[in-house]
Amino acid sequence: MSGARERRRDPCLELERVIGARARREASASTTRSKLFDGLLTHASCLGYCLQPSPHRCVSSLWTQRGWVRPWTLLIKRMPELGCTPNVVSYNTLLKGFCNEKRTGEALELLHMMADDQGRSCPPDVVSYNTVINGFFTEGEVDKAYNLFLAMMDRGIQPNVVTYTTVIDGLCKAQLVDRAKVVFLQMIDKGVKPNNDTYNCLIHGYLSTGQWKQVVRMLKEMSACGFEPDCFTYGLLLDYLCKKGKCTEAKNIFDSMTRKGIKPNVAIYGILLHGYAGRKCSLVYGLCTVDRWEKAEELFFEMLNQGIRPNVVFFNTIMCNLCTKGQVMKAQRLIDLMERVGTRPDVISYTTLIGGHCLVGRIDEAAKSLDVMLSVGLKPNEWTYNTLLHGYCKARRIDDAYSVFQEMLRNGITPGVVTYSTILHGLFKTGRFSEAKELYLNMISSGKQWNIYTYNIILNGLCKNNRVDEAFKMFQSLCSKDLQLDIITFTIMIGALLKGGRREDAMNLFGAISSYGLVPDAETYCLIAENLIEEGSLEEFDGLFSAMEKNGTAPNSRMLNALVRRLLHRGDISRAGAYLSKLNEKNFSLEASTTSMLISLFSREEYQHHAKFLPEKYRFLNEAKK
DNA sequence: GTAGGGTTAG
Repeated sequence: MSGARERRRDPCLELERVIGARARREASASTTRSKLFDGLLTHASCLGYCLQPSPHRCVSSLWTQRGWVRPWTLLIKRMPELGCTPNVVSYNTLLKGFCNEKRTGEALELLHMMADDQGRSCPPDVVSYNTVINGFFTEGEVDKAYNLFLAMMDRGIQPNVVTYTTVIDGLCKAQLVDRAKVVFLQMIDKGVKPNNDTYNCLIHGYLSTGQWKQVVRMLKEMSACGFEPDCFTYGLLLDYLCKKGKCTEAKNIFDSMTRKGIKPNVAIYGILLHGYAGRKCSLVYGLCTVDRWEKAEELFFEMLNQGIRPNVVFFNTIMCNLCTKGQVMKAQRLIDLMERVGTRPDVISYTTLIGGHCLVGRIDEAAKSLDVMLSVGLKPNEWTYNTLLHGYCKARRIDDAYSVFQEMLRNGITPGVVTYSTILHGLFKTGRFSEAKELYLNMISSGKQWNIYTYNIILNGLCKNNRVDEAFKMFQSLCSKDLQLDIITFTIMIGALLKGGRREDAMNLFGAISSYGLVPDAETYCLIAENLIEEGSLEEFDGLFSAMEKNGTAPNSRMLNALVRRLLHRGDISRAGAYLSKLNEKNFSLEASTTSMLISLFSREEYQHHAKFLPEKYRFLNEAKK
């Protein structure tokens, strides 16, 4: 074999050639020396850095084709031949690369290899563990992450503030805030001082589980320990309040922030503007307004006056506002505007646009946007495909959804929990039960951690296909798992039990909700209320309804309409009138089916004299009879 | 490790 050919085949040299080319490109494209260029100067981290964005693409394409099963093992082995001995930084960079690529299994293997320390003398350090722990949390593998945290201490490596903050953040994001608090206490116990970020993570956890009182406690504790809320903290609080529609409180927080001299940054402006995708409220300079485009513009110019440049996230926030309101054409124009002002739309901009098209049912337009995205050189990610896939599932075009799935695989994107859950839901919804069952059995036996969405989809799918017993068994097994059930889980089960005539079981379950730390919502109450009406327990129904309102759960329009229909169906016109009044008070409108029921009812002679029970506003329905 | 933007359930 000739020397030249041999050299071309040498993966290390080839890799070096690729790195060199990239480094030169980067260096000339940027006035500051890029990280990559720095990497080239320090040979040891050079290989590692290049691998970081994509060990899979970079190494696998070069190496796995040649039938080498463990390219990274070889890379590490051959680094000395390139004149650099891998150190803990090389390993850590590789670990980070694997985690970025969602290849946490391999990251763990590598970590174990380091830990085994077969004469290479490179034991993992605290950064190695932090990296992989974070990788597992990001993947939703809470148990694996936590076990690694324990394993680390077993090996005598002391967790630092980053470790603790990572674990606290991971647990909070998995809604396991109580466990996070325990870790927080352990941390203090061990003498590791928390920092602002630690507090922010915990506050985020309490906010996302709606525990406002705990948030207030944390804030007090924080300042008692000499930490003051920073821009991040205020961002969290404002975001929470805006999402809850609590504009007055948000305004107070915003004011106290500026009073303290903390200058709002572009993120704060984004939060204020976004205010729950414009659905609930947006706060503009302490003014609580309905989400109006003009107000958004005002905010935009004000921000510019402050010398704050909008970034792509900010624009995407506006995109999201437009898309959720169905103004997809405006969103499309915003993409053009972004290009003109020099803020390049990113994957999220296009994903949002695709979602907007799907929302208004223009699924083919959505698919076209994906093509445009590809043509401008953006690489769709899992979210992008999931969005399109969901669009197809919603349109009951499962086979098209499958082809999106195939395209995903072809483009090297690993489908995750959301992808599988979406397809599963689509299969159940279109009545392809046996396919759905095959899929979820495979999913469960794969050993991956699925989330509450997945299980709710399975439970609901089973129930809707007359397998309530099977669903109930699964539900019971979930109760003993370390998976936080939510109110939707209970509502699915209660609904199925009621429908199957198992009233007592349903009521027991309803009573058990609070012992799981959950609160029934309008949907849950609606199921129980409808059942009470059906059973003729009308006083009990009234009692339940007022108990609901006392508990702070406001009835929604769908619920009130359903209840009115139920009452009309039962012939309790006076009660129906009373609940129609509530509907009226709240400015909800009658659903078409409610209206037609009222009309057909009053068109019957024997109900004429009942018209007096109708609220004034609806009397005309009585006149609508022929 | 670090707030704001895009995906899944009744």
